[in-house]
Amino acid sequence: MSAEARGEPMIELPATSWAVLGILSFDTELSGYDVKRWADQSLAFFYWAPSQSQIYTELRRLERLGLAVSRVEQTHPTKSRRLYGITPLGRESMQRWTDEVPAEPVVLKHAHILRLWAAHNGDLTRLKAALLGYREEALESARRASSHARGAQREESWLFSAIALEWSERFYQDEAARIEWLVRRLDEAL
Amino acid sequence: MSAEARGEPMIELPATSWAVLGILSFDTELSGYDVKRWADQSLAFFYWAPSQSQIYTELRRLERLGLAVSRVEQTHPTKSRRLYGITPLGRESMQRWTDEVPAEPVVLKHAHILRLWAAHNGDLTRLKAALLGYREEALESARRASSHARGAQREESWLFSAIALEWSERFYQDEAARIEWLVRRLDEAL
DNA sequence: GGGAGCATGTAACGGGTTACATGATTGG
DNA sequence: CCAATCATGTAACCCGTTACATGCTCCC
Repeated sequence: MSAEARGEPMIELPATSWAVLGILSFDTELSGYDVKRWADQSLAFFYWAPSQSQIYTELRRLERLGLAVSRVEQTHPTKSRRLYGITPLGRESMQRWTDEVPAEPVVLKHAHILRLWAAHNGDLTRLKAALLGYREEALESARRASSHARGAQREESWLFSAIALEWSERFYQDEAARIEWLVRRLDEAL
Repeated sequence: MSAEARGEPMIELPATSWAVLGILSFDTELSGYDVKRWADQSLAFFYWAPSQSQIYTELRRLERLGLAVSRVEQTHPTKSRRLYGITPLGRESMQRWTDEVPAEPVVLKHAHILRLWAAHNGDLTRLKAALLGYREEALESARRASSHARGAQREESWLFSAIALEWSERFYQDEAARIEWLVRRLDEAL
């Protein structure tokens, strides 16, 4: 009988904690520093670019709740690092979270569209230049997502991670295409 | 000579304050309650769904800084409301913000893709059902954005607001299309 | 009479950031 | 030797949310 069926209460945590635990669920033991790097190369494309200090805070919380354990590895006579791994409870909770907890609302904060929306207060030429700059950034993100997706494809256990990155590649390509549409739309409106 | 050319320092505020001031920059005097409604029908699609309490806080701050002024309107013998309007300083600052302050990074927190990314911990059938539900929500958002865009097109001064809403319509349509792609991709991967 | 909408506000909380601080190792 | 990278942590801050509180008017 599953924990859900047994009616056990769900551990309540913000989605970002689950995101960090999710990184640990890919089986390898990781230091806080490692987690930050993984997050920047996957999570950041579709969810979150966590700050370094936040990661260490989350890891300590996960350990306090028994969802992760840590041990200290002596990398050098004078230097060590703390490695975190997921526990069985952590794995079970992670599964329950993905299955049972309805997805939080999608958050989009698009500072460029915000400026467009208020464009009657400003200079259209500058706005268009900024939009085209953003288009380049988006294309660059698409390329980076694509390259990380190819990397993830090599490991079987990273299948869904790879698909999420493929989704991200498409997201940023679509984002660039919408900017192109937008610039044309602005030209035709004036 | 412009304030920028005069080298005057830019008033520093979080983007959300400018968003609220932006609502006031469409010329009409608005109550906090009104601002909330406008925000839900435009800002919310591409930037922010502010909480009611936050709006009142922002309005008081904008007035304290001289970017907005308020007056009390007696709507009934026993009832009144406070109407806020933008000041010349507010208008000038708004323009400087749109022109001079580089756009903040775009924030995307996609809880559905987060769950997909960690899907090796859970039940694919449930995930797909949730994705299809989200697809419906996205299409509904697209329809709402479209309808608000048509509304905005009627007023000449809302041109950019209307274009931002057209962008939003496309964003949510693309979002739905990406979900369709994603579900096919998941089927083919298994 | 009662519920929906109008209208405003306070208090507690917490999530997450920036800035600061420290120090070791590695490679050019 | 110096810069980049590895590695971890604390403290201050604030943005924004939720929850709570209040009371009116309009309409069925």
